[in-house]
Amino acid sequence: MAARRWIAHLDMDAFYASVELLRYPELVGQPVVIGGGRRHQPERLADGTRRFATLRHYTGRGVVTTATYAARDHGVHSGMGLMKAAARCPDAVLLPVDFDEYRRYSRLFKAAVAEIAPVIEDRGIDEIYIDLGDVPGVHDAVGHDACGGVRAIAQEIRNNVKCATGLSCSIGVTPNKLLAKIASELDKPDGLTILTEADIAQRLWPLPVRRINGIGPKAGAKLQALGIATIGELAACAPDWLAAHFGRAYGRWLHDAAHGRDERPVVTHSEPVSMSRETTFERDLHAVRDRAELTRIFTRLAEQLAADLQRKGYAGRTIGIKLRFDDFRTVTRDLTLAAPTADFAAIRQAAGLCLKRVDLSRRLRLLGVRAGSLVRPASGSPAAPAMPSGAHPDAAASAPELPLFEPAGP
DNA sequence: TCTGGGGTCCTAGGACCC
DNA sequence: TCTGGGGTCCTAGGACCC
Repeated sequence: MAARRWIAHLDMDAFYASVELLRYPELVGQPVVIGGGRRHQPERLADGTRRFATLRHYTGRGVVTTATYAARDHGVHSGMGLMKAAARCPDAVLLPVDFDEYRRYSRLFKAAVAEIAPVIEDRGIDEIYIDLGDVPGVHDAVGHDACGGVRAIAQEIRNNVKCATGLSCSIGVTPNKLLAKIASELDKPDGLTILTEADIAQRLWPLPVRRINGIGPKAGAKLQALGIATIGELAACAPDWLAAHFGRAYGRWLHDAAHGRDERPVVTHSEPVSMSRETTFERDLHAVRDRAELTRIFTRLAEQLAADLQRKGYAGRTIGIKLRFDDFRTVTRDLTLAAPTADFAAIRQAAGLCLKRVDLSRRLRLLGVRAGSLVRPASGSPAAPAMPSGAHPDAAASAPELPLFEPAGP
């Protein structure tokens, strides 16, 4: 029989907020919210202390990216509108997002993990899966603790992360990714949870179904309506019944997930499939009245996307746009080109053609430009004439004149 | 007090080809 | 004149995740 897999999920605790607290230690213990776009940078006063913006007077469309645990105690959480967060916790400190800094700490903590366990799957800036299978000593027992070997290694990883970054993390170690993801949340923050198949009934089944990664708001609500609240109740459902309500593939997956079954490997390398740039306006814009501004924004998004692609060495064969209307309805249009491109003018032209296919009678709140079906162009021969366009603020002038932002609908 | 920005994957219909 | 499958590509939308 094959040795049990040991997969860890490591999740940094309130990552962005914790990085900010390293910078501003006087805020430790206070409710702090990271988010919003416009400048609310702390001010340094003459006496050397800093003055921070609070949520109280915030106006705008930003959302909470991360909140400290003190802010969470007031009912503030990620994804919540900042206006709503302000109503719940007006005295919370508001800090702007500093992705460069978070990415720096992200590299630091991942390097610290890799020193101990190098088989890592990146799941974004603040979390990873780790395959502990080949780490020396992982299958050892320590005294009466059959899991003593894994426990010691997980503890060593936590220590190394703390040492390298000053930040705490939570780790779940289990036989697969699905369980590890759930386990890492069981004792957050600064927790370590080890589960085996033997723990599934006791530790997994009492939890709400939404704790399973892959059951989101829609599936969660549907299960609730069917009278299924916990993972245990889901596990008790007949697979055929689940398939009848959720489709064959998803029904099957729900059943397996509820029983803690998951064979997915830890994937250490993957290529991007798409890249995009999008922006939500400070106020809704209309295709006719705000045509000049919309065109400027549209052009800038295409420029940024072209620059991203060129910097990272990719080209996209499918160019698409995304629009969100004032009623929050979202539409997308895309266009597949004869050859992949990273060229600004080509991207903007294709995006302009996509735009012509949308009824623009409603006001817009968001605009985005996307490149999909990415390839790495053969070295030395770019897929499109390589104009150094990312740096050209007025490169639009060289693009063919397009009748952008005219209402095209009925 | 309406809801960011960056992604992945899946489904489903139509076109088109064999 | 009617009837096929199967496979792939393209497009649009949606669920979900960090």
